[in-house]
Amino acid sequence: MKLYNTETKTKSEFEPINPEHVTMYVCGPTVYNYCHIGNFRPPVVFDVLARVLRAKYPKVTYARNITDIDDKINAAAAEQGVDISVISEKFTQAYHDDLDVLGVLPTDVEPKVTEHVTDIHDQIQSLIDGGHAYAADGHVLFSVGSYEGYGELSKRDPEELLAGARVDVAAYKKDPGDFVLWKPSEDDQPGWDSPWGRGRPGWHIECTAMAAKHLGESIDIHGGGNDLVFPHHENERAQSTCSHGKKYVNYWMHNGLINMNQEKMSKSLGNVLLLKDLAKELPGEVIRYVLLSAHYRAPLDWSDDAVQQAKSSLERLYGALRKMAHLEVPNDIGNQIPAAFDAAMSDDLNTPKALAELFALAKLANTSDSDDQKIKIKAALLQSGYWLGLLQNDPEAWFAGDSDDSDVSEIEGLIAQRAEAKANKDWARADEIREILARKNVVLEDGPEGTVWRIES
RNA sequence: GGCUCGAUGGCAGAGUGGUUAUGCAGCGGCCUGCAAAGCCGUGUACACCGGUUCGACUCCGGUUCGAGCCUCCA
Repeated sequence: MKLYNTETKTKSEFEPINPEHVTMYVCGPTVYNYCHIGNFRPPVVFDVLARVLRAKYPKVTYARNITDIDDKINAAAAEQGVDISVISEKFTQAYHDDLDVLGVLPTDVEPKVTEHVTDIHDQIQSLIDGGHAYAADGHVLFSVGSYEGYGELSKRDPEELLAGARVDVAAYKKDPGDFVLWKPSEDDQPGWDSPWGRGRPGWHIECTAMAAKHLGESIDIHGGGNDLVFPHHENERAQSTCSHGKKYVNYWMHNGLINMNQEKMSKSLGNVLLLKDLAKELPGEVIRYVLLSAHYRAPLDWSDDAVQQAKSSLERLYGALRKMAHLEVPNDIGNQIPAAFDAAMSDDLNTPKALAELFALAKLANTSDSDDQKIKIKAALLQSGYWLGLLQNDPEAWFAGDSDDSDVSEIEGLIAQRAEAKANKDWARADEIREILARKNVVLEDGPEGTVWRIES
Protein backbone atom coordinates (compact mmCIF):
# COMPACT_ATOMS: atom_id res chain seq x y z
CA MET A 1 0.00 0.00 0.00
CA LYS A 2 1.01 3.59 -0.52
CA LEU A 3 1.19 6.19 2.22
CA TYR A 4 1.90 9.90 2.12
CA ASN A 5 4.85 10.87 4.25
CA THR A 6 5.02 14.41 5.63
CA GLU A 7 8.77 14.19 5.82
CA THR A 8 9.31 13.46 2.12
CA LYS A 9 6.12 15.19 0.96
CA THR A 10 5.40 12.27 -1.33
CA LYS A 11 3.29 9.19 -1.48
CA SER A 12 5.38 6.05 -1.50
CA GLU A 13 5.02 2.31 -1.17
CA PHE A 14 4.78 1.33 2.49
CA GLU A 15 7.66 -0.91 3.41
CA PRO A 16 7.66 -1.94 7.06
CA ILE A 17 10.93 -2.34 8.89
CA ASN A 18 9.77 -5.83 9.74
CA PRO A 19 7.06 -7.17 7.42
CA GLU A 20 6.08 -9.60 10.15
CA HIS A 21 5.37 -6.83 12.62
CA VAL A 22 4.20 -3.32 11.79
CA THR A 23 4.49 -0.61 14.44
CA MET A 24 2.40 2.52 14.67
CA TYR A 25 2.21 5.32 17.21
CA VAL A 26 -0.43 8.04 17.34
CA CYS A 27 -0.44 10.99 19.68
CA GLY A 28 -3.36 10.70 22.07
CA PRO A 29 -5.14 13.29 24.16
CA THR A 30 -4.10 15.25 27.20
CA VAL A 31 -6.87 14.30 29.57
CA TYR A 32 -7.85 17.56 31.21
CA ASN A 33 -11.24 18.07 29.57
CA TYR A 34 -13.83 16.48 27.33
CA CYS A 35 -12.63 16.01 23.77
CA HIS A 36 -14.18 17.79 20.83
CA ILE A 37 -14.93 16.48 17.38
CA GLY A 38 -11.57 17.67 16.06
CA ASN A 39 -9.75 15.59 18.62
CA PHE A 40 -11.34 12.50 17.17
CA ARG A 41 -10.22 12.75 13.60
CA PRO A 42 -6.83 11.14 14.33
CA PRO A 43 -8.23 8.24 16.37
CA VAL A 44 -10.79 7.49 13.65
CA VAL A 45 -8.40 7.89 10.71
CA PHE A 46 -5.69 5.80 12.33
CA ASP A 47 -8.22 3.25 13.50
CA VAL A 48 -9.04 2.75 9.84
CA LEU A 49 -5.36 2.51 8.98
CA ALA A 50 -4.83 -0.05 11.74
CA ARG A 51 -7.73 -2.11 10.42
CA VAL A 52 -6.28 -2.10 6.91
CA LEU A 53 -2.78 -2.91 8.13
CA ARG A 54 -4.11 -5.78 10.22
CA ALA A 55 -5.74 -7.20 7.12
CA LYS A 56 -2.49 -7.00 5.21
CA TYR A 57 0.20 -7.85 7.76
CA PRO A 58 0.47 -10.71 10.23
CA LYS A 59 1.04 -8.50 13.24
CA VAL A 60 0.47 -4.84 14.01
CA THR A 61 1.21 -3.08 17.26
CA TYR A 62 -0.65 0.18 17.51
CA ALA A 63 0.06 2.48 20.45
CA ARG A 64 -1.85 5.62 21.30
CA ASN A 65 -0.87 7.37 24.49
CA ILE A 66 -2.77 9.11 27.23
CA THR A 67 -0.98 12.23 28.40
CA ASP A 68 -1.79 12.37 32.07
CA ILE A 69 0.95 14.71 33.18
CA ASP A 70 0.41 18.22 31.96
CA ASP A 71 0.10 21.71 33.34
CA LYS A 72 -3.49 21.97 32.17
CA ILE A 73 -4.32 18.92 34.26
CA ASN A 74 -2.47 20.47 37.16
CA ALA A 75 -4.49 23.64 36.79
CA ALA A 76 -7.80 21.77 36.72
CA ALA A 77 -6.81 19.68 39.74
CA ALA A 78 -5.68 22.70 41.71
CA GLU A 79 -8.87 24.51 40.91
CA GLN A 80 -11.00 21.62 42.16
CA GLY A 81 -8.68 20.78 45.05
CA VAL A 82 -8.21 17.19 43.93
CA ASP A 83 -5.31 14.99 42.93
CA ILE A 84 -4.40 15.11 39.24
CA SER A 85 -5.37 11.45 38.96
CA VAL A 86 -8.98 12.40 39.67
CA ILE A 87 -8.98 14.67 36.65
CA SER A 88 -7.02 12.40 34.36
CA GLU A 89 -9.00 9.28 35.21
CA LYS A 90 -12.29 11.02 34.72
CA PHE A 91 -11.39 12.32 31.28
CA THR A 92 -9.63 9.15 30.22
CA GLN A 93 -12.87 7.33 30.88
CA ALA A 94 -14.82 9.97 28.97
CA TYR A 95 -12.38 9.63 26.06
CA HIS A 96 -12.87 5.88 25.98
CA ASP A 97 -16.63 6.30 26.05
CA ASP A 98 -16.41 8.65 23.09
CA LEU A 99 -14.15 6.30 21.13
CA ASP A 100 -16.65 3.57 21.75
CA VAL A 101 -19.44 5.68 20.30
CA LEU A 102 -17.33 6.19 17.19
CA GLY A 103 -16.60 2.52 16.79
CA VAL A 104 -12.86 2.98 17.32
CA LEU A 105 -11.28 -0.32 18.29
CA PRO A 106 -8.97 -0.44 21.30
CA THR A 107 -5.30 0.00 20.55
CA ASP A 108 -2.81 -2.68 21.45
CA VAL A 109 -1.09 -0.41 23.92
CA GLU A 110 -2.27 2.74 25.63
CA PRO A 111 0.69 4.03 27.58
CA LYS A 112 0.27 6.68 30.24
CA VAL A 113 2.97 9.20 31.01
CA THR A 114 2.67 8.64 34.77
CA GLU A 115 3.71 5.03 34.21
CA HIS A 116 6.79 5.99 32.22
CA VAL A 117 8.57 8.60 34.28
CA THR A 118 11.68 6.48 34.69
CA ASP A 119 11.75 5.76 30.95
CA ILE A 120 11.64 9.49 30.43
CA HIS A 121 14.53 9.94 32.89
CA ASP A 122 16.55 7.36 31.01
CA GLN A 123 15.98 9.04 27.71
CA ILE A 124 16.84 12.46 29.07
CA GLN A 125 20.02 11.04 30.60
CA SER A 126 21.04 9.53 27.29
CA LEU A 127 20.54 12.87 25.60
CA ILE A 128 22.68 14.57 28.22
CA ASP A 129 25.33 11.88 27.86
CA GLY A 130 25.33 12.33 24.11
CA GLY A 131 25.78 16.08 24.36
CA HIS A 132 22.29 16.84 23.07
CA ALA A 133 20.82 18.15 26.30
CA TYR A 134 21.98 20.16 29.27
CA ALA A 135 20.76 20.93 32.76
CA ALA A 136 20.28 24.56 33.67
CA ASP A 137 18.52 26.23 36.54
CA GLY A 138 16.54 23.13 37.53
CA HIS A 139 15.54 22.48 33.92
CA VAL A 140 16.91 20.09 31.37
CA LEU A 141 16.83 21.40 27.84
CA PHE A 142 17.31 19.86 24.46
CA SER A 143 20.00 21.61 22.50
CA VAL A 144 18.59 22.24 19.05
CA GLY A 145 21.97 23.23 17.72
CA SER A 146 23.30 19.76 18.49
CA TYR A 147 21.13 18.16 15.85
CA GLU A 148 21.75 19.13 12.26
CA GLY A 149 18.56 17.51 11.07
CA TYR A 150 16.39 19.83 13.12
CA GLY A 151 13.64 21.33 10.97
CA GLU A 152 13.66 18.65 8.29
CA LEU A 153 10.26 17.27 9.16
CA SER A 154 8.41 20.59 9.25
CA LYS A 155 10.52 22.14 6.48
CA ARG A 156 11.72 24.89 8.70
CA ASP A 157 15.04 26.61 8.67
CA PRO A 158 16.33 26.67 12.26
CA GLU A 159 17.98 30.03 11.65
CA GLU A 160 14.75 31.65 10.61
CA LEU A 161 12.93 29.87 13.33
CA LEU A 162 15.13 31.37 15.94
CA ALA A 163 15.13 34.80 14.38
CA GLY A 164 11.35 34.74 14.27
CA ALA A 165 10.87 33.45 17.80
CA ARG A 166 8.09 35.52 19.19
CA VAL A 167 8.19 34.33 22.74
CA ASP A 168 10.32 35.63 25.53
CA VAL A 169 13.39 33.53 25.70
CA ALA A 170 14.08 32.13 29.13
CA ALA A 171 17.47 33.16 30.46
CA TYR A 172 18.59 29.60 31.11
CA LYS A 173 18.32 28.63 27.45
CA LYS A 174 21.57 28.50 25.55
CA ASP A 175 19.71 28.91 22.34
CA PRO A 176 16.21 30.35 21.91
CA GLY A 177 15.05 27.23 20.06
CA ASP A 178 16.00 24.88 22.86
CA PHE A 179 13.03 23.20 24.44
CA VAL A 180 12.34 21.70 27.82
CA LEU A 181 12.77 18.02 28.57
CA TRP A 182 12.34 18.35 32.32
CA LYS A 183 11.16 21.26 34.38
CA PRO A 184 11.14 21.85 38.13
CA SER A 185 7.95 21.70 40.19
CA GLU A 186 7.16 23.97 43.10
CA ASP A 187 6.38 22.22 46.37
CA ASP A 188 2.65 22.64 45.80
CA GLN A 189 2.81 21.31 42.25
CA PRO A 190 2.69 17.68 41.19
CA GLY A 191 6.21 16.42 40.68
CA TRP A 192 8.44 13.38 40.44
CA ASP A 193 11.92 12.96 41.84
CA SER A 194 14.64 12.92 39.24
CA PRO A 195 18.40 13.24 38.95
CA TRP A 196 17.78 16.94 38.24
CA GLY A 197 15.50 17.55 41.18
CA ARG A 198 11.80 17.18 41.74
CA GLY A 199 9.90 18.13 38.63
CA ARG A 200 7.88 16.99 35.65
CA PRO A 201 8.54 16.17 32.01
CA GLY A 202 8.31 18.66 29.20
CA TRP A 203 5.74 18.30 26.47
CA HIS A 204 7.54 16.24 23.81
CA ILE A 205 9.67 13.76 25.66
CA GLU A 206 6.85 11.50 26.82
CA CYS A 207 5.95 10.37 23.32
CA THR A 208 9.47 9.39 22.32
CA ALA A 209 10.05 7.56 25.59
CA MET A 210 6.80 5.63 25.32
CA ALA A 211 7.18 4.89 21.62
CA ALA A 212 10.66 3.50 22.21
CA LYS A 213 9.52 1.43 25.16
CA HIS A 214 6.51 -0.15 23.46
CA LEU A 215 7.39 -0.15 19.78
CA GLY A 216 11.14 0.12 19.54
CA GLU A 217 13.66 2.78 18.69
CA SER A 218 12.61 2.92 15.05
CA ILE A 219 8.94 2.71 14.20
CA ASP A 220 7.04 2.41 10.96
CA ILE A 221 4.28 4.97 11.29
CA HIS A 222 3.73 7.95 13.52
CA GLY A 223 0.50 9.89 13.21
CA GLY A 224 -1.34 12.89 14.53
CA GLY A 225 -3.05 16.10 13.57
CA ASN A 226 -1.06 18.32 11.27
CA ASP A 227 -0.89 21.02 13.89
CA LEU A 228 1.50 18.70 15.68
CA VAL A 229 4.11 18.72 12.93
CA PHE A 230 5.76 21.64 14.56
CA PRO A 231 6.93 21.76 17.23
CA HIS A 232 5.77 18.49 18.73
CA HIS A 233 6.82 15.98 16.10
CA GLU A 234 9.87 17.94 15.02
CA ASN A 235 11.02 17.82 18.61
CA GLU A 236 10.13 14.18 19.09
CA ARG A 237 12.13 13.39 16.01
CA ALA A 238 15.13 15.32 17.31
CA GLN A 239 14.97 13.66 20.72
CA SER A 240 14.61 10.15 19.51
CA THR A 241 17.13 10.41 16.72
CA CYS A 242 19.74 11.90 19.04
CA SER A 243 18.99 9.53 21.86
CA HIS A 244 19.12 6.33 19.83
CA GLY A 245 21.29 7.30 16.93
CA LYS A 246 18.86 5.90 14.42
CA LYS A 247 15.92 6.96 12.35
CA TYR A 248 12.88 7.43 14.56
CA VAL A 249 9.96 7.17 12.13
CA ASN A 250 9.74 5.97 8.54
CA TYR A 251 6.28 7.32 7.70
CA TRP A 252 4.98 10.50 9.30
CA MET A 253 1.27 10.85 8.73
CA HIS A 254 -0.78 13.92 9.54
CA ASN A 255 -4.48 14.52 9.21
CA GLY A 256 -6.09 17.82 8.25
CA LEU A 257 -7.98 19.80 10.84
CA ILE A 258 -11.71 20.27 11.26
CA ASN A 259 -13.44 23.59 10.89
CA MET A 260 -16.87 24.45 12.17
CA ASN A 261 -19.02 26.02 9.47
CA GLN A 262 -15.87 27.36 7.84
CA GLU A 263 -14.52 28.77 11.07
CA LYS A 264 -11.73 27.47 13.17
CA MET A 265 -13.01 25.72 16.25
CA SER A 266 -12.02 27.73 19.25
CA LYS A 267 -13.25 28.40 22.71
CA SER A 268 -13.34 32.13 22.14
CA LEU A 269 -15.69 31.69 19.17
CA GLY A 270 -17.82 29.39 21.29
CA ASN A 271 -18.04 26.81 18.52
CA VAL A 272 -16.28 23.92 20.17
CA LEU A 273 -18.32 20.82 19.54
CA LEU A 274 -17.78 18.18 22.21
CA LEU A 275 -18.25 14.67 21.04
CA LYS A 276 -20.33 13.70 24.05
CA ASP A 277 -22.82 16.43 23.16
CA LEU A 278 -22.88 15.54 19.49
CA ALA A 279 -23.45 11.90 20.37
CA LYS A 280 -26.69 12.82 22.10
CA GLU A 281 -28.15 13.89 18.77
CA LEU A 282 -26.46 11.59 16.30
CA PRO A 283 -25.50 7.96 15.96
CA GLY A 284 -21.76 7.58 16.31
CA GLU A 285 -21.68 5.95 12.92
CA VAL A 286 -22.95 9.11 11.25
CA ILE A 287 -20.22 11.10 12.96
CA ARG A 288 -17.67 8.55 11.83
CA TYR A 289 -19.00 8.69 8.28
CA VAL A 290 -18.61 12.46 8.15
CA LEU A 291 -15.03 12.06 9.38
CA LEU A 292 -14.29 9.57 6.61
CA SER A 293 -16.17 11.35 3.83
CA ALA A 294 -13.20 13.56 3.02
CA HIS A 295 -9.63 12.42 2.48
CA TYR A 296 -7.81 12.42 5.81
CA ARG A 297 -5.19 14.97 4.76
CA ALA A 298 -7.75 17.52 3.58
CA PRO A 299 -9.37 19.99 5.93
CA LEU A 300 -12.91 18.99 6.86
CA ASP A 301 -15.72 21.43 7.41
CA TRP A 302 -18.24 20.31 9.99
CA SER A 303 -21.76 21.50 9.22
CA ASP A 304 -25.37 20.42 9.56
CA ASP A 305 -25.39 19.82 5.86
CA ALA A 306 -22.41 17.50 6.04
CA VAL A 307 -24.14 15.56 8.81
CA GLN A 308 -27.35 15.34 6.83
CA GLN A 309 -25.57 14.07 3.76
CA ALA A 310 -23.72 11.48 5.80
CA LYS A 311 -26.98 10.28 7.28
CA SER A 312 -28.65 9.98 3.87
CA SER A 313 -25.64 8.18 2.43
CA LEU A 314 -25.60 5.64 5.24
CA GLU A 315 -29.31 5.17 4.75
CA ARG A 316 -28.69 4.12 1.18
CA LEU A 317 -26.03 1.63 2.21
CA TYR A 318 -28.05 0.19 5.07
CA GLY A 319 -31.08 0.13 2.77
CA ALA A 320 -29.24 -2.21 0.44
CA LEU A 321 -28.20 -4.39 3.39
CA ARG A 322 -31.72 -4.44 4.76
CA LYS A 323 -33.01 -5.83 1.51
CA MET A 324 -30.53 -8.66 1.90
CA ALA A 325 -31.20 -9.26 5.58
CA HIS A 326 -32.76 -12.63 4.88
CA LEU A 327 -29.65 -13.87 3.09
CA GLU A 328 -27.15 -15.68 5.26
CA VAL A 329 -23.47 -15.15 4.53
CA PRO A 330 -21.67 -18.46 5.08
CA ASN A 331 -18.67 -18.33 7.40
CA ASP A 332 -16.40 -19.86 4.80
CA ILE A 333 -17.20 -17.34 2.08
CA GLY A 334 -13.65 -16.00 2.18
CA ASN A 335 -12.39 -12.58 1.27
CA GLN A 336 -14.98 -10.74 -0.85
CA ILE A 337 -13.47 -7.26 -0.62
CA PRO A 338 -13.56 -5.79 -4.14
CA ALA A 339 -10.18 -5.05 -5.68
CA ALA A 340 -11.25 -1.48 -6.37
CA PHE A 341 -12.11 -0.94 -2.71
CA ASP A 342 -8.82 -2.40 -1.58
CA ALA A 343 -6.99 -0.29 -4.15
CA ALA A 344 -8.66 2.90 -2.91
CA MET A 345 -7.88 2.12 0.71
CA SER A 346 -4.34 1.14 -0.20
CA ASP A 347 -3.85 4.46 -1.96
CA ASP A 348 -3.01 6.54 1.09
CA LEU A 349 -6.36 5.71 2.66
CA ASN A 350 -8.59 7.21 -0.01
CA THR A 351 -11.77 6.78 1.98
CA PRO A 352 -14.02 8.91 -0.30
CA LYS A 353 -13.06 6.72 -3.23
CA ALA A 354 -13.53 3.61 -1.11
CA LEU A 355 -16.98 4.83 -0.12
CA ALA A 356 -17.83 5.27 -3.79
CA GLU A 357 -16.99 1.58 -4.25
CA LEU A 358 -19.42 0.75 -1.47
CA PHE A 359 -22.14 2.59 -3.35
CA ALA A 360 -21.26 0.62 -6.45
CA LEU A 361 -21.83 -2.54 -4.41
CA ALA A 362 -25.16 -1.21 -3.16
CA LYS A 363 -26.29 -0.53 -6.69
CA LEU A 364 -25.25 -3.99 -7.74
CA ALA A 365 -27.16 -5.48 -4.82
CA ASN A 366 -30.26 -3.45 -5.65
CA THR A 367 -30.27 -4.57 -9.27
CA SER A 368 -29.21 -8.17 -8.86
CA ASP A 369 -31.79 -10.94 -8.97
CA SER A 370 -29.41 -13.71 -8.03
CA ASP A 371 -29.31 -14.70 -4.38
CA ASP A 372 -25.89 -16.26 -4.86
CA GLN A 373 -24.56 -13.00 -6.19
CA LYS A 374 -26.29 -11.01 -3.47
CA ILE A 375 -24.72 -13.12 -0.76
CA LYS A 376 -21.32 -12.27 -2.15
CA ILE A 377 -22.23 -8.61 -2.40
CA LYS A 378 -23.48 -8.62 1.15
CA ALA A 379 -20.25 -10.18 2.31
CA ALA A 380 -18.31 -7.62 0.30
CA LEU A 381 -20.27 -4.76 1.85
CA LEU A 382 -19.79 -6.10 5.35
CA GLN A 383 -16.12 -6.91 4.95
CA SER A 384 -15.31 -3.61 3.26
CA GLY A 385 -17.43 -1.79 5.80
CA TYR A 386 -15.37 -3.36 8.54
CA TRP A 387 -12.19 -1.77 7.20
CA LEU A 388 -13.91 1.57 7.53
CA GLY A 389 -15.60 0.71 10.81
CA LEU A 390 -18.99 1.23 9.18
CA LEU A 391 -22.06 -0.89 8.36
CA GLN A 392 -21.51 -3.32 11.22
CA ASN A 393 -24.88 -2.66 12.83
CA ASP A 394 -28.01 -4.65 12.16
CA PRO A 395 -29.86 -2.70 9.44
CA GLU A 396 -33.14 -3.08 11.29
CA ALA A 397 -31.61 -1.54 14.40
CA TRP A 398 -30.03 1.20 12.35
CA PHE A 399 -33.33 2.23 10.82
CA ALA A 400 -35.04 2.03 14.19
CA GLY A 401 -32.77 4.81 15.43
CA ASP A 402 -33.06 5.28 19.19
CA SER A 403 -36.52 3.74 19.44
CA ASP A 404 -36.88 1.56 22.52
CA ASP A 405 -38.71 -1.74 22.81
CA SER A 406 -42.05 -0.22 23.66
CA ASP A 407 -41.78 2.20 20.70
CA VAL A 408 -41.03 -0.72 18.45
CA SER A 409 -43.96 -2.79 19.63
CA GLU A 410 -46.29 0.19 19.30
CA ILE A 411 -45.07 0.87 15.76
CA GLU A 412 -45.33 -2.74 14.78
CA GLY A 413 -48.78 -3.00 16.33
CA LEU A 414 -49.97 -0.13 14.18
CA ILE A 415 -48.34 -1.64 11.13
CA ALA A 416 -50.24 -4.87 11.80
CA GLN A 417 -53.50 -2.93 12.02
CA ARG A 418 -52.65 -1.20 8.80
CA ALA A 419 -51.91 -4.51 7.10
CA GLU A 420 -55.37 -5.64 8.05
CA ALA A 421 -56.92 -2.43 6.75
CA LYS A 422 -54.98 -2.85 3.54
CA ALA A 423 -56.18 -6.41 3.18
CA ASN A 424 -59.72 -5.05 3.43
CA LYS A 425 -58.86 -2.29 0.97
CA ASP A 426 -59.72 0.21 3.68
CA TRP A 427 -57.31 2.79 2.26
CA ALA A 428 -58.61 5.57 4.48
CA ARG A 429 -57.68 3.64 7.61
CA ALA A 430 -54.36 2.58 6.11
CA ASP A 431 -53.48 6.17 5.32
CA GLU A 432 -54.64 7.29 8.72
CA ILE A 433 -52.18 4.90 10.35
CA ARG A 434 -49.44 6.06 8.02
CA GLU A 435 -50.22 9.59 9.14
CA ILE A 436 -50.20 8.70 12.83
CA LEU A 437 -46.78 7.12 12.45
CA ALA A 438 -45.48 9.95 10.31
CA ARG A 439 -46.13 12.29 13.20
CA LYS A 440 -43.76 10.12 15.23
CA ASN A 441 -41.19 10.42 12.42
CA VAL A 442 -41.83 6.86 11.38
CA VAL A 443 -41.77 6.38 7.62
CA LEU A 444 -43.32 3.22 6.21
CA GLU A 445 -42.15 1.34 3.19
CA ASP A 446 -44.44 -1.29 1.71
CA GLY A 447 -42.63 -4.05 -0.09
CA PRO A 448 -43.42 -7.46 -1.50
CA GLU A 449 -42.45 -9.05 1.81
CA GLY A 450 -44.52 -6.74 3.95
CA THR A 451 -43.98 -3.33 5.49
CA VAL A 452 -40.72 -2.08 6.89
CA TRP A 453 -40.20 1.20 8.67
CA ARG A 454 -37.52 3.66 9.60
CA ILE A 455 -37.12 6.65 11.83
CA GLU A 456 -36.59 9.85 9.93
CA SER A 457 -35.01 12.61 11.96
C1' G B 1 6.58 38.31 6.87
C1' G B 2 8.44 32.82 6.43
C1' C B 3 7.07 27.62 5.48
C1' U B 4 3.31 24.16 3.73
C1' C B 5 -1.22 22.85 1.39
C1' G B 6 -5.41 23.83 -1.51
C1' A B 7 -9.16 26.17 -5.36
C1' U B 8 -13.82 20.61 -9.22
C1' G B 9 -21.17 20.87 -11.15
C1' G B 10 -26.76 23.52 -6.19
C1' C B 11 -23.91 20.96 -1.79
C1' A B 12 -20.16 17.36 -0.27
C1' G B 13 -16.11 15.08 -2.57
C1' A B 14 -12.61 11.58 -5.66
C1' G B 15 -9.86 11.44 -10.02
C1' U B 16 -7.45 11.63 -14.87
C1' G B 17 -3.02 14.40 -20.41
C1' G B 18 -7.85 12.62 -24.98
C1' U B 19 -13.54 7.97 -22.11
C1' U B 20 -19.62 8.09 -16.44
C1' A B 21 -16.43 9.41 -10.30
C1' U B 22 -19.62 8.74 -6.23
C1' G B 23 -23.22 10.46 -2.60
C1' C B 24 -26.89 14.22 -1.28
C1' A B 25 -30.37 17.63 -3.45
C1' G B 26 -33.33 18.75 -8.23
C1' C B 27 -36.06 17.29 -12.67
C1' G B 28 -38.67 13.33 -15.92
C1' G B 29 -40.23 8.24 -15.97
C1' C B 30 -41.12 3.02 -14.03
C1' C B 31 -43.00 0.61 -9.81
C1' U B 32 -47.01 1.63 -5.85
C1' G B 33 -54.25 1.67 -3.74
C1' C B 34 -51.32 6.21 -2.05
C1' A B 35 -46.44 6.73 -0.51
C1' A B 36 -41.51 5.44 0.57
C1' A B 37 -37.48 2.69 -0.94
C1' G B 38 -35.48 0.93 -5.35
C1' C B 39 -34.69 1.18 -10.63
C1' C B 40 -34.08 3.94 -15.47
C1' G B 41 -33.00 8.66 -17.62
C1' U B 42 -31.24 13.67 -16.80
C1' G B 43 -26.09 18.26 -15.43
C1' U B 44 -20.50 20.33 -21.93
C1' A B 45 -18.08 21.16 -13.18
C1' C B 46 -13.09 21.72 -13.10
C1' A B 47 -10.71 30.03 -9.78
C1' C B 48 -8.17 33.55 -13.38
C1' C B 49 -4.13 34.65 -17.10
C1' G B 50 -0.31 32.86 -19.99
C1' G B 51 2.79 28.59 -21.68
C1' U B 52 3.97 23.27 -23.16
C1' U B 53 1.07 19.75 -26.29
C1' C B 54 -2.15 17.15 -31.96
C1' G B 55 -5.05 17.68 -27.38
C1' A B 56 -5.04 20.25 -20.31
C1' C B 57 -9.65 20.33 -15.47
C1' U B 58 -5.16 17.11 -15.34
C1' C B 59 1.90 19.35 -16.69
C1' C B 60 4.78 24.38 -16.14
C1' G B 61 4.84 29.76 -14.75
C1' G B 62 2.20 33.88 -12.84
C1' U B 63 -2.30 36.16 -10.50
C1' U B 64 -6.28 36.12 -7.11
C1' C B 65 -8.62 33.81 -3.10
C1' G B 66 -8.71 30.26 1.02
C1' A B 67 -6.60 26.96 4.94
C1' G B 68 -2.78 25.25 8.48
C1' C B 69 1.86 26.00 11.13
C1' C B 70 5.70 29.65 12.96
C1' U B 71 7.24 26.86 20.10
C1' C B 72 -0.80 25.94 24.42
C1' C B 73 -3.22 23.28 20.18
C1' A B 74 -5.90 16.80 17.04
